[in-house]
Amino acid sequence: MIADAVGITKAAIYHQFRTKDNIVLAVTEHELARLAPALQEAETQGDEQQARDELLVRVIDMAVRDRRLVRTLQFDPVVVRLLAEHEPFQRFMERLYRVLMGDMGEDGRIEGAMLSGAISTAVMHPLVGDIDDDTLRTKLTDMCRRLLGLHQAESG
Amino acid sequence: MIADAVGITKAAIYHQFRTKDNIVLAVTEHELARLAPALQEAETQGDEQQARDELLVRVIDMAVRDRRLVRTLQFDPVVVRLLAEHEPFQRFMERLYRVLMGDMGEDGRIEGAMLSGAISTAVMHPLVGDIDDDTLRTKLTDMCRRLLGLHQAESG
Amino acid sequence: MIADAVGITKAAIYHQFRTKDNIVLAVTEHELARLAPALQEAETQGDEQQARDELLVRVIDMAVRDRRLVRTLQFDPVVVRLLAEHEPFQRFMERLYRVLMGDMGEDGRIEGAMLSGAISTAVMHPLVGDIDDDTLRTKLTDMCRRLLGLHQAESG
Amino acid sequence: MIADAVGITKAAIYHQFRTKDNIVLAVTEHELARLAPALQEAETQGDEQQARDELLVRVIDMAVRDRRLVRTLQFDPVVVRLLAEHEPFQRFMERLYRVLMGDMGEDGRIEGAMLSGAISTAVMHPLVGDIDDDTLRTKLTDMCRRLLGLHQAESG
DNA sequence: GATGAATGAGTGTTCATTCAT
DNA sequence: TATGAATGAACACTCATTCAT
Repeated sequence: MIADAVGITKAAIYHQFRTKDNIVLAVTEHELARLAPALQEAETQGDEQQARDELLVRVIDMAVRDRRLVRTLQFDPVVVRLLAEHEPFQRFMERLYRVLMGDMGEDGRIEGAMLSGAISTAVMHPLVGDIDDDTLRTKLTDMCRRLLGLHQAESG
Repeated sequence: MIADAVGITKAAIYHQFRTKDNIVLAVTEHELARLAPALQEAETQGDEQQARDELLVRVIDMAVRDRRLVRTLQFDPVVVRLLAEHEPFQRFMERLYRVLMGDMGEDGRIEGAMLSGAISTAVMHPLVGDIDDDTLRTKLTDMCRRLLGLHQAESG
Repeated sequence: MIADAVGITKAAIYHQFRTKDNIVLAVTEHELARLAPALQEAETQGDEQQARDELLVRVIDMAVRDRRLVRTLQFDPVVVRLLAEHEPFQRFMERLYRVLMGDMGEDGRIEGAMLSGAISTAVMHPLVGDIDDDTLRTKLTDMCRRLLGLHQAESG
Repeated sequence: MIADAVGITKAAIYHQFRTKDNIVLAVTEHELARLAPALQEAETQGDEQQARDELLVRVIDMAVRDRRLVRTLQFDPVVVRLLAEHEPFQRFMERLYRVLMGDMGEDGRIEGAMLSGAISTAVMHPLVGDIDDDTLRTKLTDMCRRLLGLHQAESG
């Protein structure tokens, strides 16, 4: 499917990536890299509230922009299993959750799962397909702030 | 896999259900039927707050109890696509969302998607696998109430 | 290739055998079963010389009759590796060698390898392809007897 | 695999050898060339017994030293088929067999095949992998002499 | 003389589905 | 009602080979 979609042969893909897993990991890493600076800043900053909110905005922005990618990353069972076993990815997600959730102890895992589930399901839901990006982004940000107790922050 | 799990031949299943899609739809309908009474009551009742909360509790209860089913229904891409194209299922979900969200207009779809995504992702998340049902149920209910603005309700 | 040769679909083969390995093992077991009675008799018998010789004759007979099978079993690298890791097969071959070699200690392994190599290479060699079965059988038996020091035996 | 082992690109190899077959033939010819002088000497010499034995020793020596090469040449089905169709190789092998077997007529082909099969199978057999070169060489030489009726010869 | 990118044809395997019995 | 056998289409992956640079 990937080969057909890209319009080249399967073998050509296997010339670039040794495994299908490698393709998935490469794409994932490439995407997460875009989130890394904001995460690092949020981790090192004192004024937590605002850094968390900025990170949240960026996460939502990415999810809305690349709806299809999010769908695959969060919903393709093969991909999900692969990422679940890929340590670097897991470490990154834990860092992300810890900042977003404000270090809530072990229950943070539940909240983290809910948050990412809420966002990714929303952007890929068929009923949401025709909603424009701005509306979706605004709505999502509002809801997530509510979920995280980030009421006071103002978005740009 | 289905045939093996049930202890019957594949061909026997195809005798009952003409398609794999039919199996999925049958199971889904059977599950949703358990939610139907609570939904109907909530729709016809005046005291909305409490009815919404009761429905929410019931939804979460079902999701926690049948984690595996939820995973399949929400995460198998084939199943997801199938249900997205099955009108009766979509109508039911819209009714459900409308009640839970309190008739929020077209944005209700976003919130509905977020809510169901949050719940289903949480119950199936690998990091959440070892949390016991009661803790999970409580936590989920709290979070969802926050999301829905149902702060004052008390669960039975 | 197998499917094409048999004239059915690949999937039909996979309905009968869960793995390609299973096909190989099934064929191998079926062939070796034909050797089992002679081997058992030779193991339990007192007059070793004659029993060994009878077993040898039978082995050669099988190799000559099923030249193509022998080629695959001894020369297809995948098959060779598979059988090398299949304990029952290894046990059977060790029993076979022990009887044929007359329990020669650890050097028996070398002689065993040489014997089976000599037989299987001879029957499948391109230069030997057009030699008729009887001539080949006689010649092979003579040579193997020489190799094993079974000079006195007379073949039927 | 070849390219990796040599530390060069596949394309570079295809620049030197137009086909994989050409590589195989080149390697084979290069190896057999090492046997050519001894063969020629044996062919032209009067004292056949000793020349035959010396040739045998040389063949065994080569087989033991380059076990891996022998394995490939005799056991890779593609290579086997290729060599079987390559006239120069066949002519060389026939010359070799004729000397070793002492010009036994057309049956010499059978013995030749047996001999080469015995040697090559022995050196590459998994059970023989851990036997040291000297022991293996001695044992093999003994057995082959027996097979060829070269009892009286002494090796250098 | 060497390289990276690409390809066609295959291989082992799974899956949803059909059909004769 | 149920079964065993079969199938087409896909998928992850390999291999010998080609070609523009």
